[in-house]
Amino acid sequence: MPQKLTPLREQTRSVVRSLLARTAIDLFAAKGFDNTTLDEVAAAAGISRRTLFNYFRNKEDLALSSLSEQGDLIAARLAERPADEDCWAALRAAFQVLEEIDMTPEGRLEFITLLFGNDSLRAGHAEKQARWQDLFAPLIEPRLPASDRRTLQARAIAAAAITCLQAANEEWVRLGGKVDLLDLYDTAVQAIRRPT
Amino acid sequence: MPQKLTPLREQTRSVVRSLLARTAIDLFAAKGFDNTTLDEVAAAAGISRRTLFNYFRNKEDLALSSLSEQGDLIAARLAERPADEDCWAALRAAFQVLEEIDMTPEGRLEFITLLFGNDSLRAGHAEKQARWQDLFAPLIEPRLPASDRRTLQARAIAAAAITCLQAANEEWVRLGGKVDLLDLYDTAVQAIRRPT
DNA sequence: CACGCTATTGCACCCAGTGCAATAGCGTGC
DNA sequence: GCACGCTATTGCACTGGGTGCAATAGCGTG
Repeated sequence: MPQKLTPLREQTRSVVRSLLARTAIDLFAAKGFDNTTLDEVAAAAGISRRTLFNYFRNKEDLALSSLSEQGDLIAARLAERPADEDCWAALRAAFQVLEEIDMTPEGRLEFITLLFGNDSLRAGHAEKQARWQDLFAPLIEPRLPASDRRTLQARAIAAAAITCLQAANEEWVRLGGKVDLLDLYDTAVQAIRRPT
Repeated sequence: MPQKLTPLREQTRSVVRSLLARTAIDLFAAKGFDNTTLDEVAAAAGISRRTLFNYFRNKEDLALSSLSEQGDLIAARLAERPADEDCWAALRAAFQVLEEIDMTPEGRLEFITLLFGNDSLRAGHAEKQARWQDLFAPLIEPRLPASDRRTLQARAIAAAAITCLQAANEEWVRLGGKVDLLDLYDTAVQAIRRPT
Protein backbone atom coordinates (compact mmCIF):
# COMPACT_ATOMS: atom_id res chain seq x y z
CA MET A 1 0.00 0.00 0.00
CA PRO A 2 1.61 3.26 -1.14
CA GLN A 3 2.24 5.76 1.62
CA LYS A 4 0.90 9.24 1.11
CA LEU A 5 3.57 11.17 -0.75
CA THR A 6 5.17 14.06 1.03
CA PRO A 7 3.76 17.26 -0.45
CA LEU A 8 7.26 18.26 -1.56
CA ARG A 9 7.87 15.12 -3.58
CA GLU A 10 4.40 15.26 -4.98
CA GLN A 11 4.92 18.84 -6.04
CA THR A 12 8.27 18.34 -7.73
CA ARG A 13 6.89 15.30 -9.42
CA SER A 14 4.07 17.23 -10.98
CA VAL A 15 6.43 20.00 -12.08
CA VAL A 16 8.76 17.50 -13.72
CA ARG A 17 5.77 15.86 -15.31
CA SER A 18 4.60 19.02 -17.01
CA LEU A 19 8.13 19.89 -18.10
CA LEU A 20 8.47 16.48 -19.68
CA ALA A 21 5.11 16.78 -21.37
CA ARG A 22 6.01 20.17 -22.78
CA THR A 23 9.33 18.91 -24.10
CA ALA A 24 7.63 15.94 -25.69
CA ILE A 25 4.84 17.96 -27.28
CA ASP A 26 7.33 20.37 -28.80
CA LEU A 27 9.19 17.46 -30.34
CA PHE A 28 6.00 15.80 -31.53
CA ALA A 29 4.81 19.03 -33.12
CA ALA A 30 8.17 19.53 -34.81
CA LYS A 31 8.79 16.02 -36.13
CA GLY A 32 5.43 14.32 -35.97
CA PHE A 33 4.20 11.93 -33.30
CA ASP A 34 5.10 8.71 -35.07
CA ASN A 35 8.48 9.97 -36.23
CA THR A 36 9.57 10.80 -32.72
CA THR A 37 10.95 7.97 -30.61
CA LEU A 38 10.85 7.89 -26.86
CA ASP A 39 14.62 7.73 -26.92
CA GLU A 40 14.64 11.15 -28.54
CA VAL A 41 12.19 12.56 -26.02
CA ALA A 42 14.24 11.17 -23.17
CA ALA A 43 17.45 12.57 -24.62
CA ALA A 44 15.87 15.99 -25.15
CA ALA A 45 14.68 15.98 -21.54
CA GLY A 46 18.00 14.73 -20.24
CA ILE A 47 16.64 11.59 -18.61
CA SER A 48 16.57 7.92 -19.48
CA ARG A 49 13.85 6.34 -21.55
CA ARG A 50 13.04 4.11 -18.63
CA THR A 51 12.36 7.07 -16.39
CA LEU A 52 9.83 8.47 -18.82
CA PHE A 53 7.68 5.52 -17.87
CA ASN A 54 7.84 6.56 -14.24
CA TYR A 55 5.96 9.69 -15.20
CA PHE A 56 3.71 8.56 -18.04
CA ARG A 57 2.00 5.27 -18.65
CA ASN A 58 2.73 5.35 -22.37
CA LYS A 59 3.70 7.53 -25.30
CA GLU A 60 0.15 8.73 -25.80
CA ASP A 61 -0.03 10.02 -22.25
CA LEU A 62 2.96 12.21 -22.96
CA ALA A 63 0.87 14.09 -25.46
CA LEU A 64 -2.51 13.86 -23.76
CA SER A 65 -1.86 14.39 -20.08
CA SER A 66 -3.08 17.98 -20.30
CA LEU A 67 -6.49 16.72 -21.32
CA SER A 68 -6.95 14.87 -18.06
CA GLU A 69 -5.99 17.98 -16.17
CA GLN A 70 -8.47 20.05 -18.15
CA GLY A 71 -11.17 17.55 -17.28
CA ASP A 72 -10.32 17.89 -13.61
CA LEU A 73 -10.39 21.68 -13.85
CA ILE A 74 -13.78 21.71 -15.51
CA ALA A 75 -15.19 19.23 -13.02
CA ALA A 76 -13.90 21.32 -10.12
CA ARG A 77 -15.52 24.42 -11.57
CA LEU A 78 -18.72 22.52 -12.16
CA ALA A 79 -18.80 21.38 -8.55
CA GLU A 80 -18.63 25.03 -7.43
CA ARG A 81 -21.70 26.12 -9.36
CA PRO A 82 -24.84 26.82 -7.33
CA ALA A 83 -26.88 23.67 -6.81
CA ASP A 84 -30.05 25.14 -8.25
CA GLU A 85 -28.45 26.37 -11.46
CA ASP A 86 -29.72 24.79 -14.67
CA CYS A 87 -27.37 22.02 -15.73
CA TRP A 88 -26.66 23.46 -19.18
CA ALA A 89 -25.87 26.84 -17.68
CA ALA A 90 -23.59 25.22 -15.13
CA LEU A 91 -21.79 23.27 -17.81
CA ARG A 92 -21.28 26.32 -19.93
CA ALA A 93 -19.92 28.24 -16.98
CA ALA A 94 -17.58 25.39 -16.14
CA PHE A 95 -16.27 25.25 -19.68
CA GLN A 96 -15.21 28.87 -19.38
CA VAL A 97 -12.29 27.67 -17.32
CA LEU A 98 -10.72 26.60 -20.60
CA GLU A 99 -10.25 30.21 -21.60
CA GLU A 100 -8.33 30.91 -18.43
CA ILE A 101 -5.74 28.25 -19.08
CA ASP A 102 -2.23 29.51 -19.59
CA MET A 103 -1.84 28.76 -23.27
CA THR A 104 -1.51 31.01 -26.27
CA PRO A 105 -3.98 30.54 -29.13
CA GLU A 106 -0.99 29.53 -31.29
CA GLY A 107 0.08 26.90 -28.79
CA ARG A 108 -3.49 25.68 -28.56
CA LEU A 109 -3.76 25.48 -32.30
CA GLU A 110 -0.47 23.62 -32.57
CA PHE A 111 -1.58 21.18 -29.89
CA ILE A 112 -4.93 20.44 -31.47
CA THR A 113 -3.33 20.10 -34.88
CA LEU A 114 -1.03 17.53 -33.34
CA LEU A 115 -4.02 15.71 -31.85
CA PHE A 116 -5.97 15.57 -35.07
CA GLY A 117 -3.00 14.58 -37.19
CA ASN A 118 -2.57 11.11 -35.74
CA ASP A 119 -4.92 8.18 -35.42
CA SER A 120 -3.90 6.95 -32.02
CA LEU A 121 -3.88 10.46 -30.61
CA ARG A 122 -7.34 11.11 -31.95
CA ALA A 123 -8.43 7.87 -30.34
CA GLY A 124 -6.79 8.79 -27.06
CA HIS A 125 -8.37 12.19 -27.21
CA ALA A 126 -11.81 10.73 -27.74
CA GLU A 127 -11.30 8.36 -24.84
CA LYS A 128 -10.09 11.05 -22.46
CA GLN A 129 -13.16 13.09 -23.21
CA ALA A 130 -15.29 10.03 -22.68
CA ARG A 131 -13.68 9.82 -19.23
CA TRP A 132 -14.82 13.40 -18.64
CA GLN A 133 -18.35 12.01 -18.66
CA ASP A 134 -17.55 9.99 -15.58
CA LEU A 135 -16.47 13.16 -13.83
CA PHE A 136 -19.29 15.39 -14.96
CA ALA A 137 -22.31 13.10 -14.83
CA PRO A 138 -22.41 12.72 -11.04
CA LEU A 139 -22.30 16.49 -10.71
CA ILE A 140 -25.17 16.90 -13.14
CA GLU A 141 -27.46 14.20 -11.84
CA PRO A 142 -28.56 16.14 -8.70
CA ARG A 143 -29.67 18.99 -10.94
CA LEU A 144 -32.21 16.85 -12.77
CA PRO A 145 -35.80 16.21 -11.72
CA ALA A 146 -36.33 12.87 -10.03
CA SER A 147 -36.67 9.98 -12.45
CA ASP A 148 -35.80 6.31 -12.52
CA ARG A 149 -33.53 6.98 -15.47
CA ARG A 150 -31.77 10.01 -14.06
CA THR A 151 -28.34 8.39 -14.24
CA LEU A 152 -28.72 7.72 -17.94
CA GLN A 153 -30.06 11.22 -18.45
CA ALA A 154 -27.15 12.81 -16.63
CA ARG A 155 -24.65 10.81 -18.64
CA ALA A 156 -26.39 11.74 -21.87
CA ILE A 157 -26.33 15.43 -21.02
CA ALA A 158 -22.69 15.36 -19.98
CA ALA A 159 -21.75 13.48 -23.12
CA ALA A 160 -23.75 15.79 -25.34
CA ALA A 161 -22.18 18.90 -23.81
CA ILE A 162 -18.69 17.47 -24.24
CA THR A 163 -19.57 16.54 -27.76
CA CYS A 164 -20.70 20.08 -28.51
CA LEU A 165 -17.47 21.39 -27.09
CA GLN A 166 -15.62 18.96 -29.30
CA ALA A 167 -17.55 20.00 -32.41
CA ALA A 168 -16.91 23.64 -31.53
CA ASN A 169 -13.26 22.87 -31.09
CA GLU A 170 -13.00 21.29 -34.51
CA GLU A 171 -14.73 24.24 -36.09
CA TRP A 172 -12.48 26.60 -34.13
CA VAL A 173 -9.43 24.90 -35.61
CA ARG A 174 -10.95 24.92 -39.07
CA LEU A 175 -11.40 28.68 -38.76
CA GLY A 176 -7.81 29.10 -37.63
CA GLY A 177 -8.63 30.06 -34.05
CA LYS A 178 -9.98 33.44 -35.07
CA VAL A 179 -13.33 33.19 -33.29
CA ASP A 180 -14.54 32.70 -29.75
CA LEU A 181 -14.71 29.04 -28.81
CA LEU A 182 -17.69 29.48 -26.50
CA ASP A 183 -19.65 31.22 -29.25
CA LEU A 184 -19.23 28.12 -31.37
CA TYR A 185 -20.16 25.99 -28.38
CA ASP A 186 -23.38 27.95 -27.94
CA THR A 187 -24.20 27.48 -31.59
CA ALA A 188 -23.67 23.75 -31.28
CA VAL A 189 -25.79 23.46 -28.15
CA GLN A 190 -28.59 25.47 -29.70
CA ALA A 191 -28.44 23.24 -32.76
CA ILE A 192 -29.10 20.08 -30.81
CA ARG A 193 -31.60 21.54 -28.36
CA ARG A 194 -33.69 23.65 -30.71
CA PRO A 195 -36.99 21.99 -31.62
CA THR A 196 -37.04 20.86 -35.25
CA MET B 1 -3.00 3.29 -57.97
CA PRO B 2 -4.80 0.05 -56.98
CA GLN B 3 -6.80 -1.59 -59.75
CA LYS B 4 -10.41 -2.39 -58.98
CA LEU B 5 -10.49 -5.83 -57.40
CA THR B 6 -12.31 -8.56 -59.20
CA PRO B 7 -15.62 -9.13 -57.44
CA LEU B 8 -14.64 -12.72 -56.68
CA ARG B 9 -11.42 -11.84 -54.95
CA GLU B 10 -13.08 -8.98 -53.15
CA GLN B 11 -15.82 -11.25 -51.93
CA THR B 12 -13.58 -14.02 -50.63
CA ARG B 13 -11.42 -11.41 -49.01
CA SER B 14 -14.33 -10.00 -47.03
CA VAL B 15 -15.47 -13.47 -46.02
CA VAL B 16 -12.01 -14.35 -44.79
CA ARG B 17 -11.88 -11.04 -42.99
CA SER B 18 -15.00 -11.66 -41.00
CA LEU B 19 -13.94 -15.22 -40.20
CA LEU B 20 -10.64 -13.94 -38.88
CA ALA B 21 -12.37 -11.24 -36.85
CA ARG B 22 -14.72 -13.75 -35.31
CA THR B 23 -11.88 -16.10 -34.42
CA ALA B 24 -9.96 -13.25 -32.86
CA ILE B 25 -12.89 -11.90 -30.88
CA ASP B 26 -13.62 -15.33 -29.45
CA LEU B 27 -10.03 -15.59 -28.31
CA PHE B 28 -10.03 -12.07 -26.91
CA ALA B 29 -13.23 -12.71 -25.01
CA ALA B 30 -11.85 -15.95 -23.62
CA LYS B 31 -8.36 -14.86 -22.62
CA GLY B 32 -8.53 -11.09 -22.56
CA PHE B 33 -7.33 -8.70 -25.22
CA ASP B 34 -3.92 -7.98 -23.75
CA ASN B 35 -3.23 -11.59 -22.86
CA THR B 36 -3.80 -12.77 -26.40
CA THR B 37 -0.90 -12.48 -28.82
CA LEU B 38 -1.29 -12.16 -32.54
CA ASP B 39 0.69 -15.35 -32.86
CA GLU B 40 -2.09 -17.13 -31.03
CA VAL B 41 -4.76 -15.57 -33.20
CA ALA B 42 -2.87 -16.51 -36.33
CA ALA B 43 -2.38 -20.06 -35.09
CA ALA B 44 -6.07 -20.39 -34.21
CA ALA B 45 -7.01 -19.17 -37.67
CA GLY B 46 -4.43 -21.37 -39.37
CA ILE B 47 -2.54 -18.57 -41.07
CA SER B 48 0.69 -16.76 -40.44
CA ARG B 49 0.97 -13.74 -38.22
CA ARG B 50 2.20 -11.74 -41.16
CA THR B 51 -0.94 -12.50 -43.13
CA LEU B 52 -3.13 -11.14 -40.39
CA PHE B 53 -1.71 -7.77 -41.32
CA ASN B 54 -2.91 -8.21 -44.87
CA TYR B 55 -6.44 -8.17 -43.53
CA PHE B 56 -6.25 -5.82 -40.55
CA ARG B 57 -4.16 -2.75 -39.97
CA ASN B 58 -3.50 -3.62 -36.34
CA LYS B 59 -4.61 -5.68 -33.40
CA GLU B 60 -7.32 -3.22 -32.46
CA ASP B 61 -8.91 -3.50 -35.89
CA LEU B 62 -9.29 -7.22 -35.35
CA ALA B 63 -11.67 -6.44 -32.53
CA LEU B 64 -13.30 -3.31 -33.91
CA SER B 65 -13.82 -3.91 -37.60
CA SER B 66 -17.50 -4.62 -37.03
CA LEU B 67 -17.96 -1.08 -35.73
CA SER B 68 -16.90 0.41 -39.05
CA GLU B 69 -19.35 -1.84 -40.82
CA GLN B 70 -22.12 -0.79 -38.46
CA GLY B 71 -21.35 2.84 -39.21
CA ASP B 72 -21.62 2.16 -42.92
CA LEU B 73 -24.92 0.37 -42.43
CA ILE B 74 -26.40 3.22 -40.42
CA ALA B 75 -25.19 5.79 -42.92
CA ALA B 76 -26.69 3.84 -45.79
CA ARG B 77 -30.02 3.64 -43.99
CA LEU B 78 -29.82 7.32 -43.19
CA ALA B 79 -29.26 8.18 -46.84
CA GLU B 80 -32.46 6.32 -47.73
CA ARG B 81 -34.68 8.34 -45.42
CA PRO B 82 -37.00 10.87 -47.08
CA ALA B 83 -35.29 14.22 -47.59
CA ASP B 84 -37.94 16.18 -45.74
CA GLU B 85 -37.91 14.01 -42.64
CA ASP B 86 -36.83 15.68 -39.44
CA CYS B 87 -33.16 14.92 -38.80
CA TRP B 88 -33.72 13.39 -35.35
CA ALA B 89 -36.44 11.15 -36.72
CA ALA B 90 -34.21 10.11 -39.59
CA LEU B 91 -31.35 9.32 -37.23
CA ARG B 92 -33.55 7.27 -34.98
CA ALA B 93 -34.88 5.32 -37.93
CA ALA B 94 -31.36 4.72 -39.18
CA PHE B 95 -30.24 3.42 -35.80
CA GLN B 96 -32.92 0.77 -35.98
CA VAL B 97 -30.69 -1.07 -38.41
CA LEU B 98 -28.66 -2.13 -35.39
CA GLU B 99 -31.48 -4.34 -34.21
CA GLU B 100 -31.50 -6.17 -37.51
CA ILE B 101 -27.88 -7.18 -37.30
CA ASP B 102 -27.25 -10.89 -37.06
CA MET B 103 -26.01 -11.10 -33.50
CA THR B 104 -27.47 -12.65 -30.40
CA PRO B 105 -27.95 -10.45 -27.33
CA GLU B 106 -25.39 -12.67 -25.58
CA GLY B 107 -22.86 -12.16 -28.34
CA ARG B 108 -23.54 -8.45 -28.28
CA LEU B 109 -23.08 -8.34 -24.55
CA GLU B 110 -19.86 -10.32 -24.74
CA PHE B 111 -18.55 -8.02 -27.45
CA ILE B 112 -19.35 -4.82 -25.58
CA THR B 113 -17.93 -6.24 -22.37
CA LEU B 114 -14.75 -6.91 -24.31
CA LEU B 115 -14.77 -3.33 -25.60
CA PHE B 116 -15.25 -1.75 -22.22
CA GLY B 117 -12.74 -3.96 -20.48
CA ASN B 118 -9.67 -2.58 -22.19
CA ASP B 119 -8.29 0.94 -22.46
CA SER B 120 -7.09 0.83 -26.02
CA LEU B 121 -10.27 -0.84 -27.19
CA ARG B 122 -12.36 1.80 -25.46
CA ALA B 123 -10.24 4.42 -27.16
CA GLY B 124 -10.58 2.73 -30.52
CA HIS B 125 -14.31 2.43 -29.98
CA ALA B 126 -14.61 6.12 -29.22
CA GLU B 127 -12.60 6.99 -32.29
CA LYS B 128 -14.62 4.76 -34.59
CA GLN B 129 -17.78 6.41 -33.40
CA ALA B 130 -16.21 9.79 -33.92
CA ARG B 131 -15.61 8.69 -37.51
CA TRP B 132 -19.33 7.97 -37.74
CA GLN B 133 -19.81 11.72 -37.44
CA ASP B 134 -17.98 12.20 -40.70
CA LEU B 135 -20.41 9.81 -42.35
CA PHE B 136 -23.61 11.13 -40.80
CA ALA B 137 -23.05 14.88 -40.75
CA PRO B 138 -23.16 15.38 -44.54
CA LEU B 139 -26.44 13.46 -44.63
CA ILE B 140 -27.92 15.63 -41.90
CA GLU B 141 -26.80 19.01 -43.12
CA PRO B 142 -29.33 19.23 -46.00
CA ARG B 143 -32.12 18.69 -43.50
CA LEU B 144 -31.28 21.83 -41.55
CA PRO B 145 -32.54 25.33 -42.24
CA ALA B 146 -30.05 27.54 -44.09
CA SER B 147 -27.43 29.07 -41.84
CA ASP B 148 -23.82 30.08 -42.07
CA ARG B 149 -23.03 27.59 -39.34
CA ARG B 150 -24.98 24.68 -40.73
CA THR B 151 -21.89 22.49 -40.99
CA LEU B 152 -21.11 22.91 -37.33
CA GLN B 153 -24.74 22.35 -36.46
CA ALA B 154 -24.93 19.16 -38.49
CA ARG B 155 -21.78 17.81 -36.88
CA ALA B 156 -23.08 18.69 -33.42
CA ILE B 157 -26.37 16.91 -34.05
CA ALA B 158 -24.66 13.83 -35.47
CA ALA B 159 -22.25 13.73 -32.57
CA ALA B 160 -25.00 14.21 -30.01
CA ALA B 161 -27.11 11.44 -31.49
CA ILE B 162 -24.16 9.06 -31.52
CA THR B 163 -23.40 10.05 -27.98
CA CYS B 164 -26.96 9.29 -26.92
CA LEU B 165 -26.69 5.91 -28.58
CA GLN B 166 -23.47 5.36 -26.72
CA ALA B 167 -24.97 6.34 -23.37
CA ALA B 168 -27.93 4.08 -24.09
CA ASN B 169 -25.55 1.28 -24.96
CA GLU B 170 -23.70 1.60 -21.67
CA GLU B 171 -26.93 1.59 -19.75
CA TRP B 172 -28.10 -1.39 -21.78
CA VAL B 173 -25.01 -3.30 -20.72
CA ARG B 174 -25.40 -2.19 -17.14
CA LEU B 175 -28.92 -3.63 -17.17
CA GLY B 176 -27.68 -6.89 -18.64
CA GLY B 177 -29.27 -6.43 -22.05
CA LYS B 178 -32.76 -6.96 -20.68
CA VAL B 179 -34.36 -3.81 -22.12
CA ASP B 180 -34.87 -2.30 -25.54
CA LEU B 181 -31.85 -0.31 -26.68
CA LEU B 182 -33.91 2.21 -28.63
CA ASP B 183 -36.08 2.91 -25.60
CA LEU B 184 -32.98 3.92 -23.72
CA TYR B 185 -31.85 5.94 -26.72
CA ASP B 186 -35.15 7.83 -26.72
CA THR B 187 -34.77 8.56 -23.03
CA ALA B 188 -31.29 9.94 -23.63
CA VAL B 189 -32.37 12.11 -26.54
CA GLN B 190 -35.31 13.47 -24.57
CA ALA B 191 -32.98 14.24 -21.70
CA ILE B 192 -30.75 16.46 -23.75
CA ARG B 193 -33.48 18.07 -25.85
CA ARG B 194 -36.06 18.72 -23.18
CA PRO B 195 -36.09 22.38 -22.06
CA THR B 196 -34.80 22.77 -18.54
C1' DC C 1 27.13 11.54 9.52
C1' DA C 2 24.63 7.45 8.66
C1' DC C 3 20.39 5.38 7.51
C1' DG C 4 16.27 4.55 4.70
C1' DC C 5 13.31 5.49 1.19
C1' DT C 6 12.43 6.55 -3.47
C1' DA C 7 13.80 7.98 -7.99
C1' DT C 8 16.70 6.77 -11.65
C1' DT C 9 18.84 3.82 -14.59
C1' DG C 10 20.53 -0.23 -17.42
C1' DC C 11 19.47 -4.57 -19.07
C1' DA C 12 17.01 -8.26 -20.88
C1' DC C 13 12.95 -9.37 -22.66
C1' DC C 14 8.04 -9.59 -25.01
C1' DC C 15 5.18 -8.23 -28.49
C1' DA C 16 3.04 -5.11 -32.14
C1' DG C 17 3.96 -3.55 -36.50
C1' DT C 18 6.72 -2.96 -41.16
C1' DG C 19 9.68 -3.63 -45.33
C1' DC C 20 11.49 -6.85 -48.28
C1' DA C 21 12.21 -10.65 -50.92
C1' DA C 22 11.08 -15.51 -51.88
C1' DT C 23 7.37 -18.60 -52.82
C1' DA C 24 2.97 -20.74 -53.42
C1' DG C 25 -1.43 -20.85 -55.64
C1' DC C 26 -4.97 -19.44 -58.60
C1' DG C 27 -7.02 -17.90 -62.92
C1' DT C 28 -6.17 -16.84 -67.78
C1' DG C 29 -4.71 -17.24 -72.45
C1' DC C 30 -2.64 -20.29 -75.60
C1' DG D 1 -2.94 -29.56 -70.65
C1' DC D 2 0.64 -26.10 -70.04
C1' DA D 3 3.01 -22.03 -69.16
C1' DC D 4 2.55 -17.33 -67.67
C1' DG D 5 1.31 -13.54 -64.61
C1' DC D 6 -0.76 -11.68 -60.76
C1' DT D 7 -1.69 -11.67 -56.04
C1' DA D 8 -1.84 -13.77 -51.57
C1' DT D 9 1.00 -15.87 -48.31
C1' DT D 10 4.91 -16.41 -45.79
C1' DG D 11 9.54 -16.02 -43.37
C1' DC D 12 12.95 -13.04 -41.81
C1' DA D 13 15.08 -9.34 -39.94
C1' DC D 14 14.45 -5.10 -37.80
C1' DT D 15 12.36 -0.90 -35.29
C1' DG D 16 10.20 0.83 -31.40
C1' DG D 17 6.82 0.76 -27.46
C1' DG D 18 6.28 -1.16 -22.98
C1' DT D 19 7.59 -4.08 -18.62
C1' DG D 20 10.00 -6.61 -14.81
C1' DC D 21 13.96 -6.74 -12.24
C1' DA D 22 17.87 -5.68 -9.81
C1' DA D 23 21.64 -2.35 -9.00
C1' DT D 24 22.65 2.33 -7.88
C1' DA D 25 22.36 7.17 -6.94
C1' DG D 26 20.41 10.94 -4.36
C1' DC D 27 17.58 13.20 -1.15
C1' DG D 28 15.51 13.98 3.44
C1' DT D 29 15.48 12.72 8.19
C1' DG D 30 17.08 11.32 12.67
